[in-house]
Amino acid sequence: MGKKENYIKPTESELEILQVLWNEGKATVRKVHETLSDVKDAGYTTTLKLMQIMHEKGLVGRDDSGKTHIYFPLASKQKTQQHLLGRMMATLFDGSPSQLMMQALGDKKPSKEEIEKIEQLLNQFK
Amino acid sequence: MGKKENYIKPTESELEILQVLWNEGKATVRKVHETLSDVKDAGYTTTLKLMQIMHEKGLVGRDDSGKTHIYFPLASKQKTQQHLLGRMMATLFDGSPSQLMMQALGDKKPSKEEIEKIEQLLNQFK
DNA sequence: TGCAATATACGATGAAATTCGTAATCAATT
DNA sequence: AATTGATTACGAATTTCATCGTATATTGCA
Repeated sequence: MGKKENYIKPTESELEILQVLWNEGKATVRKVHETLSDVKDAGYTTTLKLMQIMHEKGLVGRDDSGKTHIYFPLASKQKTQQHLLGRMMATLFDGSPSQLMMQALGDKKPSKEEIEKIEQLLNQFK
Repeated sequence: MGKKENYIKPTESELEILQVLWNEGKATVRKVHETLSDVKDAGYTTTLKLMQIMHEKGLVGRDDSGKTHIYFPLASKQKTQQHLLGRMMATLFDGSPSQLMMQALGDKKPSKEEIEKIEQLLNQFK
């Protein structure tokens, strides 16, 4: 049996859109577009097209009973994080969480809360 | 003054090649290609072309004094890790190292050594 | 009803990434 | 020197992504 690989990897732009949907829960194209327009400079129909493609791919669902379609994420934030980070850890960090952590913390000092949370996390593994 | 952005983001395929070069230090196209062929299925000239492009971009250097060119990484592993992980942490993990760590450790239990290394790392921040 | 505003659908374009076929070059050995 | 084998160079085809213009449809309201 070969590995089943039915995970659909979102592109950069698709990730930006998923961000918004994860935050909002659900949103119209216009809402997504306006939220994104703070940080990105693309036409309305560009965002529309992307979301339509994401719908075809199964990354998002939509309620198109009304005139204005309402989109919501199908790809879960957790699963997406896991896949992308997992892949990066494998290819770029030799599969080693500590190497990953080293770079994640990097030069910037993490907050006291962050440190505590990570320690709690570590304690679960003992 | 705007930010200087002279970082060149390697593509997926380019990262695979950089992996090999980081491991080997330096290597011929054939060596890279054969190492990669375990995990990837592309023709020799494909790898060659990619490495030539990487050379143009400045991602790798090469010694072409002999007939067979010898390539070596110019992009440092550390810097590359930092850039790519930093971007991912910002866009996908709300900039939070602990969220990142949560997924990195995920369901699979890290080894005792890994845990200790991370703890040491944390201690440096206190 | 018909006009204005707002949506979606569709197709086309352009750029970047990936792939590979073929030609040209070089080296070693007969 | 001529053949063989391995290499690089070059160009082109293909795919994927991102972008947007235009057409079409729907809604609300004058």
